[in-house]
Amino acid sequence: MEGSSGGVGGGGSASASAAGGGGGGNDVELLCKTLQVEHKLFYFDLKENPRGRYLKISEKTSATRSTIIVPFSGISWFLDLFNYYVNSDEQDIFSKELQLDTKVFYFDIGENRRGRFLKVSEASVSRNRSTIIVPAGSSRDEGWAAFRNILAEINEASRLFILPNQQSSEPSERLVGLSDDVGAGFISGHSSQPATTSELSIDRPVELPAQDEIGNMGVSKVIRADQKRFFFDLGSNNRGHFLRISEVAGSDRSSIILPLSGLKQFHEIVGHFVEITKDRIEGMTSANVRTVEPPQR
DNA sequence: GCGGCAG
Repeated sequence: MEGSSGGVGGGGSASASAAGGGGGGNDVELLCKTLQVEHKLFYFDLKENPRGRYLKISEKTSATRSTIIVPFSGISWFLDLFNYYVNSDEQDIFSKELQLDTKVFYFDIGENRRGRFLKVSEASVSRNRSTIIVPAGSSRDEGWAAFRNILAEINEASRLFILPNQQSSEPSERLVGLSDDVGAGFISGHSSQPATTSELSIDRPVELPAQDEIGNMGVSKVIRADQKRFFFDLGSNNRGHFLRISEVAGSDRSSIILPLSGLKQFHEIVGHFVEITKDRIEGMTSANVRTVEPPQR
């Protein structure tokens, strides 16, 4: 039972709260999504307060509501783990533990006559354990896949909310954990020093009002792998927004231009190949994710 | 129109 929780309200009415804005605390809603799986309704709220950003995931049933709070830095880990459960075969699926700061999230598979489900529990020192349960879905893992897709959307969109002056105030949200995974440098770029040759006219002013800021924020990333470097730069022109991925080796340079409309699929496909090659990527999940071995018998 | 969790 969850008693009446003061302070932050339920935030149940997703559509009405956007216009009203009268509910709950001061936390700013950056992004809201809902997902229905069977008769359950999942609310995804990316929120921000002075202490940072977080993703609130609520499961609402007719009689039950439970919520987990995922730190901003954990969104990509959740995405990775859901990809794992979606893509793994039933027989070699394991429980996982994800440690983020002082919280531990437990991922466990269960099954009953209603079907298979994934239980995600959040345990922290100060609060009672809270759990959401995601049905696998009637057809092949559709519930988990839909959940994964929402996480992918939020993961992509959340990067666009990172503003240069807010980046320094939230050290926990930087991709420190990922630098160990790739085994190569993962460097945040800055708009003042774009680290790439600014040959392309990406700073061309666009007439769209708010979306214009996205393209000009100078969000840049660099990956070093072997002798190559890969630059990731958001840009925009009169055709729209895009991600430019440039490969630089020696004096050779080539780029691909990926419209943002294809970014999510791109991410999923890359995630697929990360999954099937993860045994060969040393230490990929060693930083935060542990596999819980089943008891021997 | 379910039902799992944890206690």
